[in-house]
Amino acid sequence: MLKEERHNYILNEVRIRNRVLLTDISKKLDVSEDTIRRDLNHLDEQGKIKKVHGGAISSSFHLYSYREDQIYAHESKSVIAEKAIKLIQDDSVLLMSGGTTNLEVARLLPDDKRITVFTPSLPVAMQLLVHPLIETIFIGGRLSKDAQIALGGEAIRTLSQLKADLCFMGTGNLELAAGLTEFDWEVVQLKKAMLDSSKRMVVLTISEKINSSQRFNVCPTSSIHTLITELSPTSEMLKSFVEKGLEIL
Amino acid sequence: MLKEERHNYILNEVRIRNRVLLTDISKKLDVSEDTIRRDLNHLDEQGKIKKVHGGAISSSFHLYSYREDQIYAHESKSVIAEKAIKLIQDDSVLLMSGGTTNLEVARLLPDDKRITVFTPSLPVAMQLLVHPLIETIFIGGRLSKDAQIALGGEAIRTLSQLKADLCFMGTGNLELAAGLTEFDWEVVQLKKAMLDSSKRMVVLTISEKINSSQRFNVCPTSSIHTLITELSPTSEMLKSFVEKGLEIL
DNA sequence: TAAAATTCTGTAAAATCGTGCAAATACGTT
DNA sequence: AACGTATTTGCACGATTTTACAGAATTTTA
Repeated sequence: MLKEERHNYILNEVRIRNRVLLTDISKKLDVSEDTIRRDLNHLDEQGKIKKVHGGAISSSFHLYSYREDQIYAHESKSVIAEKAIKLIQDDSVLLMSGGTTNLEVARLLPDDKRITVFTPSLPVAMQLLVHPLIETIFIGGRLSKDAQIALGGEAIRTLSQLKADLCFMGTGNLELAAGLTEFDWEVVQLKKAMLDSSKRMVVLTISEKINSSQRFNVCPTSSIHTLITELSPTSEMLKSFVEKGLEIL
Repeated sequence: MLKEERHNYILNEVRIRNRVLLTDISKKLDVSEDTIRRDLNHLDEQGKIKKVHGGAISSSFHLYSYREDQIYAHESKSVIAEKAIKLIQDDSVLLMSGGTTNLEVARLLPDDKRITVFTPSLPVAMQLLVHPLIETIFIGGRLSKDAQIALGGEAIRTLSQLKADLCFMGTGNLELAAGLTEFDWEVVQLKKAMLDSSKRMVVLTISEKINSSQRFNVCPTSSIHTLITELSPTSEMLKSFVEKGLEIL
């Protein structure tokens, strides 16, 4: 394994998780801890990461900050991402929202898939650029500091010109009766536009976010074609959604 | 086996796998490691790949990456960024291109400045989000893997609706007679549009990039209002630009 | 404060690199 | 065909880089 590969791997991990443990990387990449330590120090000198005792953390931004309870969630998101990726056909047009689950999708996309992806999410776009065959189009607009996505009229106008084959919608709030909801009014507008701009709406969410709702409504449950969670489709929790006619993966 | 065949094979491997090992190619193509080494060095000089110890990786990975010769350059870029930031007035609208110098500007911007910034650069936008009072608007479009900026008609259309107070244009190529030039045709189009969308054009470049030119022309030297380098305005090297009527900082 | 984990420093082995050189090959000219 | 020139390739050898290991020093944790 090349040194630069390790560096890329580490930077990627830091970008996604906002932290890495030295021992974890050492085990994962099967090289000595000394080597990883040298790597981390090297990347720190370049200002790419911040070396701390026992590992490293992101040096710049803190949206996807680390919390104990999110470590477990990350595993689930990988499972969801794997399922989602299977839906993508070659030469199709994909629309991806923001959020950590979609970021995981972007990270895990195979390098030999040739697709076009539209996204208003800065981290997702950044991640997509890594893949050689993927054409990435950023949906511009005023950037939200919190979500690191483009919002507002400009973004919605761009979306109105588009009809994607597939839309991967990451969300924190899905409930049977209320449907898809959001806290932020502007995000609601954007997500509505995304819904209108795609033939098939796929919602990606971890099970713990199901059955919670926010104050503004994006769309009813019936507007969603497919729901992907880390659970098995036969899970008790998802029963009511199956009855509503949703495809569960 | 022809040299060109090897080169094509290597480029393809890098494109698909994002990396190659020198020993692997040597064995696979049944030529000596020295020959492959020469091939890799050659392709690196052309900027097609990035040669590293033990093999090579995709060059697009490493736009904003560390190189021996860029360590010194980074100091200069900080100096340039500091000078540029002094030009920014509160409540003004700024347009920033991509490149490492602008990234440095974005990094060093004071947190108490309240401005609006338009940019087509992913890394610059990412960095701007860190500052609480800065409103960032991303100029969307098809993303270039190399430069990590939005290009194409969509980006240019957005720019046409805009008139910024100030434009910070990072460049690698400035020459007295040829003016501002670029290697990539699409980048030229974008930079032309940026020029048209701003009242004052400020070019940021380190002195070592002055007096080099590429094949396509963005604008003549006379279209540039201000030039910022790490050198003193009285420097011998900049004399001819002063005579052309440029403000030097 | 003591134990555990992590870091730092030096070292040695292995892998990789750069350079000079000579043989082989291709190319153009007479 | 014969010749001179340029390019390409493989090999040798010293220099450099990378890596793992060991032991002392430091930081963290309980």
